[in-house]
Amino acid sequence: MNQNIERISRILINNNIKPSFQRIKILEYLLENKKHPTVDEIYVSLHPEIPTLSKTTIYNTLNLFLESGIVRALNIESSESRYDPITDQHGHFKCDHCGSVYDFPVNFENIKSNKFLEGYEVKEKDVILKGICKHCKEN
Amino acid sequence: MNQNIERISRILINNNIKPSFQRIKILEYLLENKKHPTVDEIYVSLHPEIPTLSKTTIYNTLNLFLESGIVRALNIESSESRYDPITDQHGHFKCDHCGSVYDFPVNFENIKSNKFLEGYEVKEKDVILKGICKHCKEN
DNA sequence: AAATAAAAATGTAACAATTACAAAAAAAGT
DNA sequence: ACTTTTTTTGTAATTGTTACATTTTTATTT
Ligand SMILES: [Mn+2]
Ligand SMILES: [Mn+2]
Ligand SMILES: [Zn+2]
Ligand SMILES: [Zn+2]
Repeated sequence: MNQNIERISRILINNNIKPSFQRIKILEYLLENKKHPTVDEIYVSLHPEIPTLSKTTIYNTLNLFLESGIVRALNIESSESRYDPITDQHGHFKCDHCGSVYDFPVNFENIKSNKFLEGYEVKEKDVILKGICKHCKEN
Repeated sequence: MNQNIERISRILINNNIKPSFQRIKILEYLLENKKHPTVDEIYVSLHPEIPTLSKTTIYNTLNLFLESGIVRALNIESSESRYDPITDQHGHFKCDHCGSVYDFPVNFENIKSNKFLEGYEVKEKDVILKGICKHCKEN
């Protein structure tokens, strides 16, 4: 566990972010449960352990993480953002039934090598699918 | 112009939506300027011509259109939804500089035929790119 | 170690997109 | 013409997010 905190601290330091207790805990939460949580989900999960934690701190911290590129924001639903510590290219499947957000690999070359996109500078890519997940279909 | 209203009325009637003045105008706006507007952009554009128009009506109408599937909602930014009367599969490119949202064709077969998605029922698909558009790059 | 300065966390208020709800207006049916 | 139903409207409530001032923590200097 202490090893884990060491590892997470190093990620922050490498990105010029001072490894405060809250920042470590928030990044740890993202990395341990790769569930693409919302701010509220992070808050509800960490609050029992850190009763003084403020939602503003979560917002501040995530925005800080976004700027240095150690997390990605996902706009799957219009209502609220989700956060993903895996920044390598991949797609997302959101289950309408259980609410889970699954990762899946995507070959972006097919998408980028498109006549219509010649001359366009692509910085961000997102593939979002919605439907019913395998697990929910089996019940 | 009258022809146009006839055509739009028929779309609504075919989807069991009574073609009121407001509904016709909102759908007409979506179909004429294929700019993936936000609710506010629709409101600002139509308000001069229809001073009594209420934003609530625009929300009600778009939700009605969504239910019958004659428009699609896009969650490109987290802050607000955009609306698209073209429901055939295609991708979207949002320019960070000028704010335009461009359509481009996407081959979804590559994405769907994915081992990781076997057993998953896909109902909605979205491909969203962000960056700088050709037009802005040339300036 | 005490004092000072800088950075981070917190709580509250402000904001903005969206929905809920009730009243007014318009349309349809009798 | 009267009644009922549908649609539109305005206002208030809700909710995710940001702004801002204050408090707390951490780092630096004396
Ligand atoms: Mn992911
Ligand atoms: Mn489109
Ligand atoms: Zn599911
Ligand atoms: Zn542009």
